[in-house]
Formats: sequence, structure tokens, C-alpha cells
Amino acid sequence: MKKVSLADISKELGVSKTLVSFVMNGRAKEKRINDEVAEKVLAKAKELGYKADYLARAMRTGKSQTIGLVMADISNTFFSKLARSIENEAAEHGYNVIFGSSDENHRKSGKLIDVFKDKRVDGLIICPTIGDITHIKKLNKERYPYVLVDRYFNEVSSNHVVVDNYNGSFKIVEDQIQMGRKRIAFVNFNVELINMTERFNGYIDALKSYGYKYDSSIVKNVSFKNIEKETYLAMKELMKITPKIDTIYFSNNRLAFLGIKYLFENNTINFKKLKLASFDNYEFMHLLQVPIKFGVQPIEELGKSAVDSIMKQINEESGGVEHVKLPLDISFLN
Amino acid sequence: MKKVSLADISKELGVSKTLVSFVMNGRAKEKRINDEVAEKVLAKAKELGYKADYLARAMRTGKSQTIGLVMADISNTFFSKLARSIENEAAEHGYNVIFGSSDENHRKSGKLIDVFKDKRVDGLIICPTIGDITHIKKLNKERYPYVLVDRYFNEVSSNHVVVDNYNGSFKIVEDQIQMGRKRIAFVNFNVELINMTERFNGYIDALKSYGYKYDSSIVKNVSFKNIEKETYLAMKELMKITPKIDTIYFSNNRLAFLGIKYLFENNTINFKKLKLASFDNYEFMHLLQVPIKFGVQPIEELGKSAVDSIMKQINEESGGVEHVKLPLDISFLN
DNA sequence: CTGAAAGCGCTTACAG
DNA sequence: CTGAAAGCGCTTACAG
Repeated sequence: MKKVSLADISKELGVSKTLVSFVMNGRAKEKRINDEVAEKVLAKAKELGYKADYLARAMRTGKSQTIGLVMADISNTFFSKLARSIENEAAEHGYNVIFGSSDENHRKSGKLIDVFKDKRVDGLIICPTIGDITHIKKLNKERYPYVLVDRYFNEVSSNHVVVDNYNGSFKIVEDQIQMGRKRIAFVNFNVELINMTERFNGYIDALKSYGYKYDSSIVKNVSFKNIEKETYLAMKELMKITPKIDTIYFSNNRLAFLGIKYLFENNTINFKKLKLASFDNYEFMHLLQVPIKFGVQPIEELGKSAVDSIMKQINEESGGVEHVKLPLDISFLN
Repeated sequence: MKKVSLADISKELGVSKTLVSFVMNGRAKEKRINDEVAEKVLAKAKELGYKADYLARAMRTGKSQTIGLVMADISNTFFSKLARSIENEAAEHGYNVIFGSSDENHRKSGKLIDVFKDKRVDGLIICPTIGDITHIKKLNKERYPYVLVDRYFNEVSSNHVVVDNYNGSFKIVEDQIQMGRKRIAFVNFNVELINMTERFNGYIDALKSYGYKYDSSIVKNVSFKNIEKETYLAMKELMKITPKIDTIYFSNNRLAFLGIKYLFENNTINFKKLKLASFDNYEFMHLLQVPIKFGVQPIEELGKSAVDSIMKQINEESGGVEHVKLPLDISFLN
């Protein structure tokens, strides 16, 4: 079962490779090739089980029909769902996805970007981390098709698709305030990622607009690297001043998981007095015996929009820089 | 910033492309190329920022340095963790991973396999589903490098890396029996996948070896497609005969999640009387206010072994068909 | 030790 | 309407 090439067909039929190539690429009409000839070619191709060699075509055209996906960590539920959505949407366009995880390390993401470019992906979907700004600038300069997802940088222009973190966070805090909470603690990451800072800004502004003062002693920031240890520490400190707070608001589901785990393991907490909220959700929240309010990120839309944006760029239908901001689903607040 | 090719270097240096190619591929010694010449080539390559064109090389050598990963659903926590492990291990070998989800549909997996082969992946890692046996046979015939992971088929020879489902399941049930449980219900998938049937066999044999009779009325099988609805139904039926059972054993974490969700939503359950067990774990289990025993699948090892197996095949160091069976971690039973 | 040349399988500008 | 030929950027068998 040897590979069938264009040459095989052209030889058997006594026509040129050019003609066969045109027919196989559906350009028979455009090139005004005789219908009978075209049909003969198609029939022979089918008979021999011809399939264009992907690598040869990719090499010639420079198109690989593959998208490179750079994310923080595919094993994280948010990203794996995002990856799935991207995979589905890419498939709709006849594209495949090659992926890699950066672990929030810009050296890794830089390397992934380089490798994927080497492999000639037609476009990149990147969930950038701190320090990736250099790589983004480079992509801009090279006019390499890419779109950022979940995060972007104020300092550099980029196509990006994100969630409306500011307003989502604002509404969650507002909801808590409207339910009568007066002291809302906030557990966030200590990083300069725009999605996290926006959630913080939403938190602050919601407080302000209801006349509450921002109290830095009930805001805790933990690092990515030591997330487990530091979240525990943050919770411990918050528990010490527990009469001062009536709500804990987590800026993402991972922090919520760890924070709540801490509370359960040290179960002297009265959940009638201490309420919980989280920016986004996670399956476990549906299992808690304790009420929690949360937003739901439009992950599927996020992935779909990102692919659509990259496709527009690849097909050169893009009308300049594109920013998409999707609303947080806050139906679980009511 | 045009692309630099072998020809550019050879022209500038007045040597042949052959020589440059040999040097760049580290074959200078082997080809006994003059040290000075080799160094000059390397220096010039560095100066010009030369990088071998991936597609041209892949086309010529037939090697793409890419692995195709076909799994059921990347958004599922088990698979996303597996994907991460595979990604890491592949990177160690200088390989990238292109992935796709089959949704337990053999038409989809067949298509993914074809597309990935088209893209000339050097090997496939497949989590096969029912009906994939045809595709496996074809791969065998073509001698295409692949390894099955998590599941395999008794009917066809294959390289595969799986968990010891039988013994893991046996031990979990044994543990329950030793803790005095007498009526252990089992919630499983209604499919012919070997991992699921082995878990069932372990369940039955554990019962038998302790002198208990198998009672089909307390074994429930649900489908992949309607998992949510059917698990709820199964739980409902089990709850009706609740005095007849003192334990519910779920054959995987997804079923456990849904089953426990049902129990919580209908919270008339006395968890002093009804105990819970699951074949594998999920983060939420660490948050339950109710005790549950579970095994832990060696996901990382699973991915690592799968990549190692495929690498051996690619590098033709494979000594025939390879079967790996990894033990379930049952430390959470004690 | 080194080079000229063929070839992988396509696509496409050019010619008629 | 159709074809001969060049070329994408490599690798490698062959020759000297």
C-alpha cells in the first residue's frame, strides 16, 4: 500500500500534474478544465485512494491547518474546558490544535511560541503570563496571526478575547452588599495579570459606590507558586480576625477550593455568619453543604471567539485589531 | 528578516549544502568533516540565525516530532491530567502533542486517527473507545507506532498502558468488607470497555472470595450519553431499597460526583449508615463533609509510560508488543 | 574529507 | 484548455 502521489494519477491518465493538482483543489472550473477530464481525474483519484500529502502541501503553501495553543496549565479545569472549546471550534474550520502549558512561566511560553512557529502553525492562541509582553510585541512586529485569551496587557496592542472581569467582580460584590454584608474579605493572586487586577478593581469600586471603605487588612494576595500554602496562611489570618468579616470573596475557583478546604478542615466556622462568594465556579460548589455565590465564566464562548478571531486573521478577513469582552454569567447570584 | 536556508550558508561560505546539512545535524564527526570547516559553518549559522525548516525536514525524513493524542474528552479532569503528563514527557523528548477528543464515539476517533496520520505524527497515543478495534487492527497492519492508554481490547494485540483495574477494584471492595459492610451497591457504566468491566470483575470476585453472593439488584449501570439523568435514576432506585444496602461503590469519580450530588440534594441520607467508596478520586472528595474511600489512579505514570512506549517504537528500540499495568494507589483506603 | 545532483510531493507562474 | 518546468528547503546515495 504505497502512497499515491499526483504523479501517479497524471501518469496513469496521461495528463499533467498541474491539471491534476488544479482538479484536486477544486479549481477545475476556475481554470476552465474540460469537465470530462476533470471527472476522469476525480474518478482515478478515488480509485487509487489519493490524498494530497500534507507536508508537501504545507511546505509549498506555508499553511499547516494547525493552530498552536499556549496556556498556563492544561490540567487545570478552566483551561482544559477552554482547550476543549477551542478544539471543537477549530475542527469546525478543519483545523487541529497543538498545545503546550507554560505554568505561568514566560520562558516556557516563549519557547512554546517559538516551537509552534517553527512547526508553522497558521496562528497562535495564547493565554499570556507575566513577562510575555516581549513575545507579544515580537508577534506584532512579525505580523504573525495570534489572539490572546483570558488576559492581555494594557501596555501593548493585541487581538484579545477576555471576560469582563471588572463588571463581573463588581456585580458579585454588589450582590453581597445588597444582601446585607458589611465586611467582605477578598482573596486574590498577588500578580499583575490584568484579569486579576480587574477583579480587584471591581471589588474596590463596588465597595466605594456603596459607601464602604477599602480595608487592606481583609484583602489577601497569594502567589501562584505557593498557592496551597499561602492560601492556607491567608485563611488562617482571616480566621483570626473573623468577627471583622462576614463574607469571603475568592477571585477564582482554585482559591475558593483551597480556602473552603481550609475552613472545613478547621471546622469551627459558623456558616450562618460567614458567607462565601467566588468569581467563577467549579463543580464542587454544587456539592457544598454550605451556600456559596459564584459567577460562571463563558468558557465556551471564550474559546469560540478566540478561534473565530484567529480564523479571520488567517483568512485575512480581519479588519484590524479586535477586542472581545464577554460578560460573566451571574445568574447564580440570584 | 527573510528565512535563512542551508543554501544561504553554503553560498556565503563557499561550501556545499551537503556539508552544511551534515554539520547542522551533528554528523560532522561521523562524516569526518574538517573541524575548522565545521566550526565556520556553525558560526555562520549562528550569525545568520539559521534554523532548519521544519516542514522541509519533516517532508524529507518523514518525521514530524509530533505525537497525536486521541482521548475521550480533554475537558474531563482525568484526561486533562493525563494530557498534561503526556505533554510534559513528550517535551522531554523534544516532541509536541496535537490532540483531539472522541467523545467516546469511534467515528470521531477514527477520523482523528486519520487526520493525525495525515499530518504525519510520528506516533499515536490513543484512549480507545468501543468500536475502535477496527482502527487498532488497521494500525497493526500498517505497523504505525501507537500505544493505547487506559483501555485496550482483549480481541486484538496492542501496545498498551493501563491501570490494574481488577485488583484495584478488588481491594476497594475488600476494604469495605473488612470494615464490616455487608451490602455493597455498585454504580458502573453500561459499556464494554475493559477498564469498566475489570472494575466490575474485581467487585464480584471480592464479594465471592468473602462468601458474599452477587446481587444484581444492587448493581446499576448507566450510559455515557445520559450519564447525568441515568445516574440520578440509579441513585433513586438504590435509595428506594436503602435498607438493603450499607455502601455505595462508584466505579469512577464522575459517577461518584453525580451520585453524591443526588444524595446531597435529597438529604435524608444518614451517612452513619450509608458509606461511600469510589474507584478513583476527584478534588471534591477532599471537601466532602462525609467520609469516602477512594483509590488514586497513577495518571502521571500512565502518561509517562505511554510516551516512553511510543518513543521506543519511534526510535525502533521496541522489543515487540509491550503491556504495562500500573497499580492503583489505595493509600486512601487506610 | 567534500560536492553535485536527485528527489520528497506538492503548487503555480509562464507559455502556448 | 493544458503542460513543462521551476522551486519550496531539506537529506542522502553516489562519486571522487
